[in-house]
Amino acid sequence: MPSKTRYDRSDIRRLNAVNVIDQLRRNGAMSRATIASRLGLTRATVSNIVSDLMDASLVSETEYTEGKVGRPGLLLNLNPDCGCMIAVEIDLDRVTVVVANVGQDLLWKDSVLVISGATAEDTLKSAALLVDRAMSEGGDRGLKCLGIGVAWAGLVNHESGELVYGPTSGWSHIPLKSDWEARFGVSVFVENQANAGAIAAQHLGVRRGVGNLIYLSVGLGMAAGIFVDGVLLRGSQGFAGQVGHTWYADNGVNCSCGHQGCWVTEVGVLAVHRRLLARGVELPLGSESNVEWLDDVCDRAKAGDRIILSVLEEVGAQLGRGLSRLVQSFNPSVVIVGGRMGGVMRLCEDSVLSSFRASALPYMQEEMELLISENDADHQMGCLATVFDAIMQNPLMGDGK
Amino acid sequence: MPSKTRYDRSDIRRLNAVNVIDQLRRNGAMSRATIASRLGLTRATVSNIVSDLMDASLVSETEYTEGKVGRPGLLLNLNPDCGCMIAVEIDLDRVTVVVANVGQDLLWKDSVLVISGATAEDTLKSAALLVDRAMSEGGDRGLKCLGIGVAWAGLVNHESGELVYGPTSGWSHIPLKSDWEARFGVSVFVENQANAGAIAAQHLGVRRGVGNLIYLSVGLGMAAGIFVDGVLLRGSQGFAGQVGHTWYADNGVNCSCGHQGCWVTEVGVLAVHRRLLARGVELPLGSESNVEWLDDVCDRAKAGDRIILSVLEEVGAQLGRGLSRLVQSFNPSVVIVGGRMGGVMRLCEDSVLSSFRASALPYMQEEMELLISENDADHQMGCLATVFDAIMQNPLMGDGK
DNA sequence: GGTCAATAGTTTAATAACTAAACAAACGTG
DNA sequence: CACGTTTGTTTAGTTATTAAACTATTGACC
Repeated sequence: MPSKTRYDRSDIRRLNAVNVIDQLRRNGAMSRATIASRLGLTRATVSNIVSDLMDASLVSETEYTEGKVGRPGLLLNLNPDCGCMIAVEIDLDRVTVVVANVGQDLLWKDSVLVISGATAEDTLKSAALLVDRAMSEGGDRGLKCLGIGVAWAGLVNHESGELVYGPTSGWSHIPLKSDWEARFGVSVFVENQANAGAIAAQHLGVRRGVGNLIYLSVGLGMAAGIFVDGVLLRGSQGFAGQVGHTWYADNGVNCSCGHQGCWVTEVGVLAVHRRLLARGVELPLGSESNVEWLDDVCDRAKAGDRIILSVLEEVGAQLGRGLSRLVQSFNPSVVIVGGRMGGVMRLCEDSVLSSFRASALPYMQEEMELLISENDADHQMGCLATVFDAIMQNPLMGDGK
Repeated sequence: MPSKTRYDRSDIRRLNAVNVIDQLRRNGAMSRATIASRLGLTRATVSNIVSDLMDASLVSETEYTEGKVGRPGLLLNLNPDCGCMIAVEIDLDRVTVVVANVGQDLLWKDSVLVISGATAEDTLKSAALLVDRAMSEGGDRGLKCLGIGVAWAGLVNHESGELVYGPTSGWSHIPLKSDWEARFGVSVFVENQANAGAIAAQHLGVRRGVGNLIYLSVGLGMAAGIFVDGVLLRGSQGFAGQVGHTWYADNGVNCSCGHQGCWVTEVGVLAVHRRLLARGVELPLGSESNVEWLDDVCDRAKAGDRIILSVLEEVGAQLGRGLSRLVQSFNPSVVIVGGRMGGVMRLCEDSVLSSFRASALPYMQEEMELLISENDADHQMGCLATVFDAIMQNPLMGDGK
């Protein structure tokens, strides 16, 4: 098995430190002894590592005696206030910025709408203004900014931190990471929107820690974030998971990517829009370029609008059938459907599920769960987790490379 | 990033030993100094590790002075004759067994045809007889058998070593690993057929060492073996890559898996068979259950048979379009089409390529290669590599767990 | 109240595997 | 023939681990 990395003593120390932090993040407060037994290390080793982590003020401790036999112990905790992190979600119709401390407590949040057809320059300019305010919000609380995480819709090169191409927005080659690192003076981590959702689900969601997980982000655009054995799948250029613009339907409608009958044109927000119009449902003017109307449609469906519900069921069936292809390729144990369409897809969950069940091989379904997430903040939480990960990859070395 | 493993001193030693062996396998003979600089270790460390590997007789050395300045060096080599390995490919219509030494030199090979509809029991019985002969062939050469690798078509559980379900053969829950380990007294590694092909391509093929690679095995059945960042993708149950039985065509024909319009029914051997019949091409009686006729068809196409060529082009176009879905999901740098259909697909390579080019996002294609392999022995070589890998995972500990 | 078991953290000595640096050997070059 | 180059070995020093002993505190039980 090709393991390209070089291993030496300091690597072991670093990996063990990362493992300790990971334990604390997953399980909350723990004693040194518990961590030691979980990781198969001696108590002495954990003590050693922890003392370094406390020097770096990443970890704090409190004494406890309650509910325990024997000597009072010292519970360890990640120090939530050793800094703050900023998440920026650049969606196709709005930009959202969030500030949180290392303990993932939300400190501030704001967003601006982006008008349809806005240039990348204009969009990034208003995003940067929001980030400016976010930085000072963090500073006001005495928290140093440790990094900025960006979730972006499209083909993102995580290494170089640029948007290579947005199949829906049409933008190409926007070098965000280098620009913003120069401007804000902190590390910037750019991630695909769906990847960010997957990271949130894997690190913080109800099924956290699951190694093989697919997060399908469905909105105006559509992509999947995929975890394989606990590692995010990127592929050779970092574009893995672009399942929205894969061929799906014969004689399909034209898609913004230039092809016809893409999966996203059959199950994305625009597919709902198109089918509603075809059924004679009235929608606001200019609604084909935003998703504001979706909330209204959602409410009407909840109120029992038969036409809307049947449209949703049609779309849900297409979603379920397409999901079976993903599942048979990746054999995950959890699939989560999220993004703007998460809320409406909840209304036709049965249709998604039954269509999926009918299309996939039975053995593949036995140990698999299909969930639909209504949580709007998935992508932003994923960005925070990205920054956190990057910092914690080198906990003893400073700012995470 | 969750790294579940526990790391300690002996892990470093083991990982470094694995890296040394990996270097030797990839690059052939090397000096200690070269290995050291490639791996970023000191010459002293490499010497230390190598001396252990030589004690275990896994590595041998020879002096060399030619073409070099300075002191004569000692070239290191994997010792090809420290044992032998057996590969067994259980295809839908025949069983092939191969014996090779650790240096991957072919020592012996034989195969038996399996009649259509044979039970798993009968098939395995004749396979076991071949393995018996293979064991004695290795023994005659003074080589201890280090392990048996099996490539099997269907949903294979690599851990337990059983065939959970064969969508094409219809077999289910066949516990091969435990049976054969008891019978033959050596480790048995069971792998999906496509995975074996992918392992062969990644370890031994023309693009060896490529981290993100897809090997699509097309024959009577169809599946993909997928490497992600140098690691074989298995998924939560080990069934990843079952792309053959994913929904592909509206109003498609019935498939052995119970669904309709699977990808394999449009591009597999049976798809060619069906389309040839529809065009009035004569085929031998009973040919729908074997692939013997394919060689003849291939020859006639090479001779310029227009009807056959146009059928192949139709099938190739379906192959190319489906491949674009795979590529956008995984973003690999190399895609290899292999298996029994490899040979015929070579004859319509242009059609596969142009259909693929037209369906995939341009940015995904830029740094990607699409190759078609005619090599019939891919799967068997992959089995050998599996055994080799397993042995070399614990080079200093004996027989690889 | 005394003893004991359980739990948690620290200290100590031993050990494994690394690095840095010096050393030794052999060869080609000018 | 001196010198630089390359390769492998030896030596001393460093680091992070383990094993085992030690300290400390509490609840349970007699």
